[in-house]
Amino acid sequence: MSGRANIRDVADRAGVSVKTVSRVLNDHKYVGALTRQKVQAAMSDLDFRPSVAARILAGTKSGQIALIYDNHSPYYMNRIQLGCWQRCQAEGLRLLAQPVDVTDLDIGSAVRGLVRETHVDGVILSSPVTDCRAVLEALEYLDVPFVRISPGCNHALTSSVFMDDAQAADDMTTHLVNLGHRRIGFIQGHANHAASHDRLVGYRRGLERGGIAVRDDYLRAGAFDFDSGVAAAGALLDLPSPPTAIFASNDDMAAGVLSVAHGRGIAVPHALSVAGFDDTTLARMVWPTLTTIHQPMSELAEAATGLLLEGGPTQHVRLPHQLIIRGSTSRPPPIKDLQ
Amino acid sequence: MSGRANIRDVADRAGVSVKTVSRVLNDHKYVGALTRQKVQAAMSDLDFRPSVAARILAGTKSGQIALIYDNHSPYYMNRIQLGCWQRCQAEGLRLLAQPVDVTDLDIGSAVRGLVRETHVDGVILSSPVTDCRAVLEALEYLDVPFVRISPGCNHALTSSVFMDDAQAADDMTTHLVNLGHRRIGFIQGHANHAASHDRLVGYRRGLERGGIAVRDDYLRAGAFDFDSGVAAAGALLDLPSPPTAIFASNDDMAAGVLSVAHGRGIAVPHALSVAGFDDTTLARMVWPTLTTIHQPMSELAEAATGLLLEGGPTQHVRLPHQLIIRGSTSRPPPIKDLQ
DNA sequence: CTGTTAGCGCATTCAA
DNA sequence: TTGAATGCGCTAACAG
Repeated sequence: MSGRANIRDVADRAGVSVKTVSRVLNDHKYVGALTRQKVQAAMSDLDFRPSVAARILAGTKSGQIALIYDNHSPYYMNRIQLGCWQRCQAEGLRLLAQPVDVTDLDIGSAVRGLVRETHVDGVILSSPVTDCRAVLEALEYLDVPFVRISPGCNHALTSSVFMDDAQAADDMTTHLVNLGHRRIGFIQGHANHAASHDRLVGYRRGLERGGIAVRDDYLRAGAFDFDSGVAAAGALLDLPSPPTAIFASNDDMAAGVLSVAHGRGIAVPHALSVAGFDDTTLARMVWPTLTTIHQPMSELAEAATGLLLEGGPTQHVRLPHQLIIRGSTSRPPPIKDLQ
Repeated sequence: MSGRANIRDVADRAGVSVKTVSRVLNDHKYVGALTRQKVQAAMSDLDFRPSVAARILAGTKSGQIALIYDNHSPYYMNRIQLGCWQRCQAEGLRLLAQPVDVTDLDIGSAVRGLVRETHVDGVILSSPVTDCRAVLEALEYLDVPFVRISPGCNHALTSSVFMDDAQAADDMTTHLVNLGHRRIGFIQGHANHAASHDRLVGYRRGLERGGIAVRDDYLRAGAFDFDSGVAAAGALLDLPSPPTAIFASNDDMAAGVLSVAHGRGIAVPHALSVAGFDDTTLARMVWPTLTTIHQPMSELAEAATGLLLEGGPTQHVRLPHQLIIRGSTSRPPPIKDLQ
């Protein structure tokens, strides 16, 4: 029969007014200790659950925040969602994870609809939605606070959390150079993602520091997915003078590279070094020796949620990356490959 | 300035009553064609977005459904969420994807809270939440319609969608037997999941039909994750008489097996056949020749959502599986391994 | 086919 | 420290 006790029922049972129950619910001060106890007892007796809908309608905050994303990597989104959820859980908030299509011309309208319909208190954007002009405009127009995870550029008005993609790619490239490689191929990420650009920048920088010229034929476009890694690896290895190392802009594509190498009977890491980026669990699965970059995805998401909730001044928080070297440290440099 | 037009504003602008606007909003019949057009024009002029909160409070349906899950496979949940979202999108519903912890003793309370607070119209449960008694009791107590994806047992009161796990495992085992294998190891899934049991049943059945006795030392416990696949593979391959084929209950564990095989210099599939289950993209990534079972995950999710929405009589829908054989068909049977 | 009225469950003015 | 009244934006009876 029960299953629908409302605030008035609680008030009656506790012998107080509705307003007092509301105060207890919202953790207000100025509530007598005894009164609070009575109310809490009544709430648990009745298994009272405050209706979010009613709270939204009557109040100013909904206790809901949205995570808007359009990322096709299951690993990545899994970690991002996890980080946001953990923080929301801790704060008693509801997270609305909402996928969108950044190529949709109506995405601005979609986001306006989402925010207005659900009354979310804030929004978290993950790459590449972070750099979708229509979305940013919609959120600013609606005056909703939002935080961006790994955005493409700084934004004076809103906070963001990110890692230093360029530096990480630089580190990896330098690592490969230090192993003795002189012919290092690079597979770019999806053009939609700002990180793709930054990682390329880091690759170039690493080569330059190593005194190695950037060769255009060693640069291949990819899309952060396995198949594009396969295609790019095929093209690179078909070159008259193929690279001795391939640095893919994420682990999915690195997996594609490894797959091609295996198919052609090329021993990794002895005949070909393969490096990835992101340290998804995929890295370990595909090849125990895959060297990769640890991107702290759930930590980024958690930090972003935290920034959104504290609602302080605009902050840009950088979290550290880490080079994960598995096995290939002991690899002898490919002397024979020196040009 | 705008960004907050309500139903009354629309009514005023269209020169009709709020009720009429409400009718248009809810796609009611008995609205004059002209009137409807005027209202729609007013709505789009004002960029009107009906507040879900208000609709929930006033009406009987919320237009929201919840997907409750506790599955640690990013691939799997990605597909399940995708399927549910697609169907919801098509129907104009909001999906609340909510992770839970099935080992939490208070999970019943958590689910009651979720349903009561959000007023969801229905719930989709994915394995292993499908078999969590506390959750089922909570939903029945609240009288919320729900549909289960891959439940452990039939339930007279609620609909479900599933595949025939036992038959699929049987097919795979038979396939291995037909390849000539007589020593086939099996790695079970997580004990929480009903599918783990069914797949083991299928394995036994396949062996029996092939006239092969089940050996306890060829059965290893796993947890559907990469690491447990590694551990189980290690144990199996350390046996005095190791299996010539290993059938892992899902692709993540199969990836672990492949990783171990590679680490030990065991050629797959020539010296060891490895079979997986689920056909996550991981299968192709790890090893192009991994034979696996295609579980139609997003289709299951979509079908489940559909069943929930049509709200008809209890139905139990089985979707077909498919044996995905990659490369190992041409593998010569391991004659030398016959006992 | 259309309009009027009365709440849904809660937070939020104001008073006491 | 507490309580009474008002309304958030919408739908659901009931009229017309």
